[in-house]
Amino acid sequence: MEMLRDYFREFGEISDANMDFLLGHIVQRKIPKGEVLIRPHQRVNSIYFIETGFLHYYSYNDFGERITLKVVSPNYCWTILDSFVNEIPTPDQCVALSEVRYCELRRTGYSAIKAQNKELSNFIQTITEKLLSAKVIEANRKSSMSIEQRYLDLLQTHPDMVREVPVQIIASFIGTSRETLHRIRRKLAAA
Amino acid sequence: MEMLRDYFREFGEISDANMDFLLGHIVQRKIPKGEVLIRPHQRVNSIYFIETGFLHYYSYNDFGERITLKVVSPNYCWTILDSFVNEIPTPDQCVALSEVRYCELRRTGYSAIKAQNKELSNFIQTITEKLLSAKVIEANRKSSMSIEQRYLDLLQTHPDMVREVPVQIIASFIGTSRETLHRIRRKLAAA
DNA sequence: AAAAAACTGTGTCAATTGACACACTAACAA
DNA sequence: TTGTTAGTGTGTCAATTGACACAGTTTTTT
Repeated sequence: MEMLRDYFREFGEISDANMDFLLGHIVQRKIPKGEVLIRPHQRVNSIYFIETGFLHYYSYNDFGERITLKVVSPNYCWTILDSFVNEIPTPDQCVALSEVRYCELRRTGYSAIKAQNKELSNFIQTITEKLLSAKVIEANRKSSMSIEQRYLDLLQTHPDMVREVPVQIIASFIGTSRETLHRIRRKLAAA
Repeated sequence: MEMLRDYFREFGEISDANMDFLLGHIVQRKIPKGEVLIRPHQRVNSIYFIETGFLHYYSYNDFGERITLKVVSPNYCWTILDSFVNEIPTPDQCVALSEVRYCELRRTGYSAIKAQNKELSNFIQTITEKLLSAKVIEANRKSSMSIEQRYLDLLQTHPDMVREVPVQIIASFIGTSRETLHRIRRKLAAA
């Protein structure tokens, strides 16, 4: 749970009592490789924080192609917010690409934390605001980078992911085919 | 200001007094076509709500190409959150593509609203959460659509934008060149 | 009213990409 | 251990794309 505590600390200071209250609503779990965390048409009732391993979050487009929406890596907080907040089913799915250790905060816990006191509700507001900001920056960066740049960026920021996750999935994640990603790799290896 | 009032109502109910308090911190403005709303390396101190007209929000990538990050259309709330929240300069810029009428909420007003009472701070939390959710959905949709699908989607959801905004900018927004967008248009016209 | 600037439409050509095919290797289950 | 499945690397070819060039139109400025 120390990893999650540090993750929270990055967003600001809160009292020890509040931090304990917060962490008190969270449980640690572990799932094996290949296990489905979210199946299609299911409602997502938790927020997840990944400690080790990788999750594959994907959906299918109108042509039936599988689209990787995110490869969730350690030290990252993830959920399908639309499903979580509005309590509606999601068409997407999420599978463990390796054994995954994670922390889970259920909806009831999330509500309790927000309602507990002012410091905690402000803390949640701060986190939500920062996540929104980060998401916008990420989307903008993605827009302005070529496929090759996105791959180089992944190599720098998540070398472990590039090593452990199948090329097909990495390729789909950065928005291209596995063959094109091979060409990029070959080119980079030659240089 | 009625348009903004309706926009807020979509996010939930608040008391008349709180709605008045909220709107009391907002001023209406108008800028002519071509006017720069945000210049590069400036700090963004407001949240904007567009009533009429279009804004062009863009940056430059490593190759010096201008990348359209967003064409902001009416009934939309926009800012550069990273700059607004963290009070840091933004490298991006924003220009009016036509005469634009908008509402402006400055940082001081935003803070005052969040601090006023529980209903308002919860209201802001709800809005932030929904915007985050919407942003994630938008990014995921974009990932799973082809250029042509994105154009068809724009035609459906923002026909006015497609009519009034230069093709170059629309093309850049959906992630292609103006020539390719022409080809798509020609193909669609033929069908 | 004339000149300049911005925007649009289109053709050509080289470069990039995706789709397919196939051989090879690694991981996993019976 | 062996068969099966999943994943990787590479070559070919057709289709798509971006870059460039240029003519025509609209908008803005002087």
